[in-house]
Amino acid sequence: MDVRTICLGILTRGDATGYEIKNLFEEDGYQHFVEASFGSIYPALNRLTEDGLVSAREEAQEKRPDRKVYSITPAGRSAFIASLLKPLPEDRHRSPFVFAMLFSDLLPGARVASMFDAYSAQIQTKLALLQESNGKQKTQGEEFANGFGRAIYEAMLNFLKTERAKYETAEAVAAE
Amino acid sequence: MDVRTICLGILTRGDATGYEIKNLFEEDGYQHFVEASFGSIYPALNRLTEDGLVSAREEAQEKRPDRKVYSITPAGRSAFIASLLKPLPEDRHRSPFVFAMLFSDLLPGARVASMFDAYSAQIQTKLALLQESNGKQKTQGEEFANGFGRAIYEAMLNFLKTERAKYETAEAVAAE
DNA sequence: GCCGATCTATATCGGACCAATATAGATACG
DNA sequence: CGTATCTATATTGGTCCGATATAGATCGGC
Repeated sequence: MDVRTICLGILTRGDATGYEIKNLFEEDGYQHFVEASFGSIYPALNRLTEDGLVSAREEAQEKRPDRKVYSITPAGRSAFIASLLKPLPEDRHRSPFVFAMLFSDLLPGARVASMFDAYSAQIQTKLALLQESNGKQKTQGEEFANGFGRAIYEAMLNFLKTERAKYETAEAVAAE
Repeated sequence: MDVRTICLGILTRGDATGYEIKNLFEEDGYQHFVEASFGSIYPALNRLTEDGLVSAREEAQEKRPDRKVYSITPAGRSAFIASLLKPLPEDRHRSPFVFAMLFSDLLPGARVASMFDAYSAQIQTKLALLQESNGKQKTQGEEFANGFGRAIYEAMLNFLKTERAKYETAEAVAAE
């Protein structure tokens, strides 16, 4: 899913600025499976405007930077739906942590333990975010995404918990 | 995890060509959490060679294209371990499918159903691959990665199964 | 009351990475 | 006998991210 398509999708739910689009990923997290950076959102919105798939109106604000509020056009809506009818790219789940674990035999036990605990805490945090926002979903799709995310994070945590005993504790190592 | 680090890691397990490194991702799947393309592997190996972190020897082959076999140097091994001691980047799980599901209300029911089933089949295939290779792992790290992957895919499939009934079946739609 | 941090808001640039393509002989399959 | 797949390296166009620049406003703490 390229950033242009992602922007179109968000704009089907209402007008927004580039800044607001980015924040949707961080606040709502858009359920953790979609992301884009400023460095790709702003150029994407420019190209969408050129192509007539969105329209922009500038709002000069007092005491705040000017805003460019984008709206999706009928052509944009069609293009968006058309892109969802094409075969979808596969998921890509990149995990530097799993990569590092593949080489745990080369690392000090203390490092493995701390890496493990940090990762578990991170997943726990992400799960908590989804649980917190659970129930606030507006569409069936958002409910699905929230539930899917929770199912995955819970499974990850469960597995991590059962594996944890195989590695020395960070405290035990510190005590040596 | 940048591609250079990934290449270094693979080379700690033995010498390999760029071609072989790429195939590790596809055959072993490197447990589905690590990937890189030719377009980034070859330049990465060149830069690693320049930096003295790997060495290359060319093997002219009869009846086959020449091979450049790379070996990690002591400096490369140190650099690799050092990079695993630094804080790890977070996982990134991008799912065009979940993104599409967020907009299921804009799509024909038949499309949602077929998309859903195609995705389930895809995850099922990936799970089967991990189950097939389960037991063939050489290191503790590989066993961890395999188990982690299976736990995640199983949770995904379970969730998909419980949600499936909410969407019309592809067959029912086709029959209309 | 003031200082630093965070927020609103857009934008660009370098670098990293991917997908597609080019090349080319070998082997395998039907 | 032709086509597809395999071994093997490499480049290119384009996409995307992370860092950085800019700049006034607001907010919290001391």
